[in-house]
Amino acid sequence: MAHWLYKSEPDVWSWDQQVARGDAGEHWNGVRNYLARKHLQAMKNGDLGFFYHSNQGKAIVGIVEVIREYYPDHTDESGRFGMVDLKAVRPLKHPVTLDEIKQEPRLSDMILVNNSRLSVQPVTDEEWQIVLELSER
DNA sequence: GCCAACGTTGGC
DNA sequence: GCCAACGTTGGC
Repeated sequence: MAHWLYKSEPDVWSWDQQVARGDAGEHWNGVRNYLARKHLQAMKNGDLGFFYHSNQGKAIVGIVEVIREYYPDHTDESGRFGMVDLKAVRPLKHPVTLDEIKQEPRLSDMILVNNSRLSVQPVTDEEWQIVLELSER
């Protein structure tokens, strides 16, 4: 199973709002970047991902699951971009902050550290496990 | 609020 | 098809 990381400004869409949708989930729209689109297209139902708060918080706060695979984003007038549906699975016991990730040498290759502007990112199995470890401290 | 980094657009 | 200009993102 592949792992992902989704960035959201909590002002626009927060973890609490995602949780409030329950098992019905919510579509992850608004992606207008081809690399991010490529990742969305690669997602499979059941794939898990981290939910990251950018700007405010700057931390991974929860885990989400893909519940609907790539389909057109009707808010995109150009018709070029699509989206997936995500539901909240569980919050992390402790949020893992960007600072903590930067201080962990084993996470120095995370895209979050090296290309902070990409809004949908793949996460390796190893990175996934390390972040989970950090969240259990 | 600033600004560096980066992706996209559009003129040539 | 190149590349300058521009807009956006997101950390600080």
